Amino acid sequence: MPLRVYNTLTRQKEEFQTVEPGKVRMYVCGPTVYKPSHIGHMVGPVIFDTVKRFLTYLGYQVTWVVNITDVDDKLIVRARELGTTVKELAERMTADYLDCLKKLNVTGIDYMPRATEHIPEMIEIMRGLIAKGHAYASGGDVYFDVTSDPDYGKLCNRDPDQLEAGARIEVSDKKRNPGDFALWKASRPGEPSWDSPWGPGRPGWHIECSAMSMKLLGQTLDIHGGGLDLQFPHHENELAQSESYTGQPFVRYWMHNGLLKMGQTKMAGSIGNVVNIADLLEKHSAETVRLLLLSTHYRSPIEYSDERLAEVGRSLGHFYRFFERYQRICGRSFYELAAPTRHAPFDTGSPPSAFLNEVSRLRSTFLDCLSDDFNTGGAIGALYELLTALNRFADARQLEEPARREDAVAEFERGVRVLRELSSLLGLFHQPPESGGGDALVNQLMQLLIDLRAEARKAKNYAMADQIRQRLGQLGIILEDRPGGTGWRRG
RNA sequence: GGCCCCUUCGCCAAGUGGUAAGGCAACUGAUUGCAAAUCAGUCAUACCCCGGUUCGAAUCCGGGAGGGGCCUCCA
Repeated sequence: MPLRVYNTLTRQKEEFQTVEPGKVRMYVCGPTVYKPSHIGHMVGPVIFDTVKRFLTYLGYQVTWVVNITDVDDKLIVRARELGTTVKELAERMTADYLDCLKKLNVTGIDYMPRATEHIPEMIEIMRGLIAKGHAYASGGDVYFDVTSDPDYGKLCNRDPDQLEAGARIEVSDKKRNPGDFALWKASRPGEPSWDSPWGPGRPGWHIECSAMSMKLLGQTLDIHGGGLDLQFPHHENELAQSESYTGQPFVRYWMHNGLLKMGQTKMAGSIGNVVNIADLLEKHSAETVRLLLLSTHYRSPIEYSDERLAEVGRSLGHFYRFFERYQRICGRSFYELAAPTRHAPFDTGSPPSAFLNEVSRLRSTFLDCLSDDFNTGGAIGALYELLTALNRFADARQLEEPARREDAVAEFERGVRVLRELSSLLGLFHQPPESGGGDALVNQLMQLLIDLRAEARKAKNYAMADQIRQRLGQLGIILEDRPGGTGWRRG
């Protein structure tokens, strides 16, 4: 099934065609680093990380850029509040952001350019825009003239004349039109500033993305992503200034992810209803968060709640228990299995077994879902079905019994490798969950209790055996009696 | 006021013209000394409402109701 991507510009799914065959240039708007990251900041990175994984799997060479906005009004205000410099604050919050990305297994970002390191490139673009009559200097500022671009508003269906009617636009007598936006802002005393042909100042919000994407990826991007809330004005303005400057199409596919909601309204720093990643990860694993973000289609909003996270955590438990089962059956850790990095047809063997046919079918379903505008929710459904099929096979062929057949184990192994392959595309299960077992002493003590209980059961002293299990239960430990002996886990 | 989008089982959620995936919860059975885990089965005659198009619609069109996003910084 060919890959299809929903394009905000055309409001429909389109077959994916890159500018240069085999290569994908992807740019996603990153954070303004003035506060610790909240979960909303992770929606885009997790989604586009998955997009990159899948594109790479399909054979594309993907270059992914996420910018860091390290100069801005909010940074200036916040640094002043904290009695520190913009630079120091930006560095600290960038480190926090990177840490969050790492925890959520977002590994695919190739470049993270800083706005402050690309001032000359921005100045170059502004010069060009002024020369072409698309921008003008005014009182130390530089503005983009929206009336100079007949296409202005095409991304969001905005008419510049109607913008005039909106009373919320900042009125400034430096602007020619109310919809004009600042490319460059003259700096006030005490603010970070850079020299420019128009005097000391700092960049406006939108120009950095044009400058950095152009520098690192060229004039036409294959994918430009970001939150739905960035469509206007940010992406509209980026689009206008970039195309006015280069005369080339700026982006082939605009992809916008839905926003995370707290109750009925979106989570946002400006509203103040944010949940920091650091706080969140004390209650729920990073993998739970990642799965939550991927379980809904990326264009839909996701409602954040503790209950929802707990629910996702419970469903993850099925996978974790299966991985332990796999370890028991095959004597190998699931996490150490190598996942194929490129797509290849699945060989069901000959004659194909019913089991491997089922595995193959589910693999196709999974891949078809991702090919249809990165439908991770549908793909995850197939992943659960695959899990059930694997457990069913292990049950039916009694793979945990000593008398099992080795050819059945080999067949099972092939099915498990598909689970490894597919879950890797979602960035799941790259390492064992944090709170699996215990330290060496705990393991020894648990073995002692399990042995004592086994003796009690052997002597048919079920009252004692059940008491041991029940009291462990009160400590949050669940015992599982299996064919090969008793195992335990934290509930 | 303008521009987008959404509404599917108790909850989450996939599905974009061919007769409703999956997860959580619940219930029943197999298994177990009893549990846990796993498996099996049950769980939406039905997709916000009303019209229309069609042999056929959750899926397309029109209208209505409810909810959300953007038009100001926001991932």
